[in-house]
Amino acid sequence: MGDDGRLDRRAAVLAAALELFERVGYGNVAMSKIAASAGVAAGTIYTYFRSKEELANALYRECKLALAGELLDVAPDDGGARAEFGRVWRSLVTFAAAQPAALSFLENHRHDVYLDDESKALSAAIDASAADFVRRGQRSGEIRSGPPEALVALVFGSFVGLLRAGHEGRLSVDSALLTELESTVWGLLAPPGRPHDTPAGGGT
Amino acid sequence: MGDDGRLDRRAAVLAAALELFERVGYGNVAMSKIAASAGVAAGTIYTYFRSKEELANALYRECKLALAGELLDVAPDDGGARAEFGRVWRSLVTFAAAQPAALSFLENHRHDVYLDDESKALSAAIDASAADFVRRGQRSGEIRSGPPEALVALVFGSFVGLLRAGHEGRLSVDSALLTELESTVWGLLAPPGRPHDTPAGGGT
DNA sequence: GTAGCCTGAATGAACAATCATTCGGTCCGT
DNA sequence: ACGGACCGAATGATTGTTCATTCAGGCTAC
Repeated sequence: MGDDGRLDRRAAVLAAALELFERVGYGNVAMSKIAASAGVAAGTIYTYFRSKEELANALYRECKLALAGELLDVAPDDGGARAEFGRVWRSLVTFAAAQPAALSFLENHRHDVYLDDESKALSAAIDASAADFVRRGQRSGEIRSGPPEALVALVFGSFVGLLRAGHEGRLSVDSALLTELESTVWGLLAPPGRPHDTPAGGGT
Repeated sequence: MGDDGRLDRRAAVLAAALELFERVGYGNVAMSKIAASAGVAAGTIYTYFRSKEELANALYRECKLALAGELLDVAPDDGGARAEFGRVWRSLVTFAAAQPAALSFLENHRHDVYLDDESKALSAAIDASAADFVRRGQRSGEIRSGPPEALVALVFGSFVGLLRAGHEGRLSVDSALLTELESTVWGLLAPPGRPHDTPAGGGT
């Protein structure tokens, strides 16, 4: 039986590392456990990654890029900030359903210990584009005033808060609930003092 | 002076553990580092804590109780949900300014690895009382409908998101900014479709 | 076709460093 | 002079990483 699978050993290691890092955190995971979970020998990991630190950085960037890729699928500018926010939120919900471990790894852990400059730069670039979305909306009057980074933190923070509540069993979180809450969270961005309603774009 | 020096060695260990756990995480902190940072010998820690795990649990509960104590200072029911939310939010801001490490330790790390049943029960009790606040507001029509735990997660998540943004240097977060954003976050709880304004209590 | 070589991925025992924890001994308040 | 707080070197387990070795399969020479 011809076994396909040339260099997806690297992918197996990354997948095992994601599962373990997400569950118990970088510092509590031994390389030998990652190797065992990936079905390879301990030394094999070092064929693909120079060190545990580099493995963690590769994983971090892979997850960040996957999330960023999902978000960049939204058409840049179309029907205004309200509609664009709707698409962004839907992307988040989709990603949370498709790759929950990646999101939880990114948002439920502190990465300072191992993050290198390249990873930090990637993270900063993504944050900057999120802040830019808010700035555009502010210029057109569709988004309230205030530090764009603060508004981004509010919105993304509430999304992560929902996921964490689901993760810790405090709340049953599914795509339906998240979709329902979209307009509630939009209230964080909408200019105050006037009612805001459903997004422009209809259903699929 | 009287009997100081007795059990504030325990406090010194807890303080050192908080600082280190918060900065790099449980798994990346050696007991010897905690001891050195607290100014005691390695073995001394075991006079006060049976193990590293128990030390972490004691610290976790201390932080949770400090936060809960701050929040319980708000008078239970006075001028309605809007005013009570204002006091809760102010408590959060106060606590974040007074004990930033405690809040960061609680909210920026995954504690599953070491949390025991008592710690989990304490956490659940605090969450339940937060959900109850929302339920009361829903009954009186001052808070929008929806799963109370979800609304709590949205509000607390956005608060934590702000702190994290400040912590990671994406944003300069001070008490003034947090206070400014109070009414924005209240928008997550206020019933939709009508404008909501400033809290009852005046002041500066 | 096939024997023989060659490359480099894969292995897992071995290694030094570090870990959490222990314990015999010192010190001090009473 | 007694008991417990305190120390810090000792202990054995575990850590991240290395390296001599194995082995599969593609290449060349004939």
